[in-house]
Amino acid sequence: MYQTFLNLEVEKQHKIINAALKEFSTNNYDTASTNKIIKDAEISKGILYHYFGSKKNLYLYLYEYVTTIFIDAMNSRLDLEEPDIFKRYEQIMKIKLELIKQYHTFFDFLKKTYAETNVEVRSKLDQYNLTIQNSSYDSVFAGIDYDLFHKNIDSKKAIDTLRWVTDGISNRYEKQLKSNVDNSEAFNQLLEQCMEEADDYFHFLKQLLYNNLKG
Amino acid sequence: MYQTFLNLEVEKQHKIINAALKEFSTNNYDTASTNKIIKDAEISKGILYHYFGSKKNLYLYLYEYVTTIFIDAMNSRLDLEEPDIFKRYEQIMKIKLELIKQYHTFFDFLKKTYAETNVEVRSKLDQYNLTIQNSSYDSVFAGIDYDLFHKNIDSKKAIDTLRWVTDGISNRYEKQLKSNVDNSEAFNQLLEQCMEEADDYFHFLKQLLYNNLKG
DNA sequence: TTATTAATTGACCACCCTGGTCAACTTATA
DNA sequence: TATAAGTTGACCAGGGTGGTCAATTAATAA
Repeated sequence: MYQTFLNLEVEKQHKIINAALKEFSTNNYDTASTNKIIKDAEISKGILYHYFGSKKNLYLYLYEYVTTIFIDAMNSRLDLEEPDIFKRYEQIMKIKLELIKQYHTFFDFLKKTYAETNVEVRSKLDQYNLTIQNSSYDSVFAGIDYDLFHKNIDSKKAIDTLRWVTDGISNRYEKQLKSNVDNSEAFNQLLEQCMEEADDYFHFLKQLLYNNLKG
Repeated sequence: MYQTFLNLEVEKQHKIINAALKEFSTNNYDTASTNKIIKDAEISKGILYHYFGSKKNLYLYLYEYVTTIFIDAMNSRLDLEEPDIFKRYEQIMKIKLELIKQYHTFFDFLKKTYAETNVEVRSKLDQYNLTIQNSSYDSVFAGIDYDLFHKNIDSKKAIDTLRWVTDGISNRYEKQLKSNVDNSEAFNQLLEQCMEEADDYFHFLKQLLYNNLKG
């Protein structure tokens, strides 16, 4: 299945995948247009259906593809020996942002799939999610030592706060990063700037949550 | 202009406004369907165009309406004498969540307008934003005493953190709240629960940022 | 070279939905 | 009763839909 597509050179595969991710990120399943996808990917209508058979298959292929890429990136690049949750979040953040470099609308697409309501694809998404549930999100935080927080700190609140701050900083840079996906130098510079800012905020929070010191 | 519409009893106005907000919240301007709006609002096609003249006018009317409601709610209900940023955020949060009770997709619609790219409406939105710029967001934080933070605290980072935490808690409850808009009792109970949780988190942060104490 | 297979194109299909109109009808007002 | 205002929904031309398929091109094998 999809063998003809997989025989393509990877650059062409990426071009098609990115075009489809983009269309499905800005529209829900029903209103997303295969015509726009083929136009953006610069391929013919016929060949898209030769590769994927139907719009539904394309959509589900994309979901499995993106999910796999995400899990693999985390599995291969996270250092689970690192017990410091700040350093772990730094790693997660960097991996995520670098995925945007390759797949501009990676997380927009994922976000859209969560909210997708079309019954046909919804059931398939749910079905697929069951098969990956165990191996994904939780394991990203395996091996974290929550006792590093100061004894008087409510660690649940601390973790939530850290997550929200991380998301806040990511969102602050995401728009800029996306508009520079085609300029590798500018992108990397922005990414570095983002990581530095995260480092500043993490230092700020660390002082409060680990050491019981300020400033 | 829109006089016929404004002569309607407010319940009917709200029904039409909510139907339109919903459609424009889940679709961009071009793909949003006036047919779905009239179906949801239970009015005829002709009368919608009699009220608003065109889809574009309806959209822009909605934007001005929502913006005005938001600014008015803040102006009338915020206590600008309150210098504590935590208490101010508590007020803001409550006002926002109660707006959802009346207008389910209030902030989803606003969020969509930020990202709207249709050139015709985009320029009109930008044009209108210029006229309200001064009177809106900044004034929500007028009179806050930033010296309440402990002297070693970077107040910019503290403010950002507080905003992200507030948003995080709101988002945690938003989905539930929306699914209970028709059950006033359940909605109010959820809202209270949300405010209590916010209070917990604010207490947690306050200990860290104001007193230099933990727990 | 030729024969066979695989990859690729894009015009074409029947169908559905679009924003907007307007003659006809109902309701309110004078 | 006469006039005006409010409201309906069938209808329009235009455009976009997912998907097909005969025809063409490119790659492979003999």
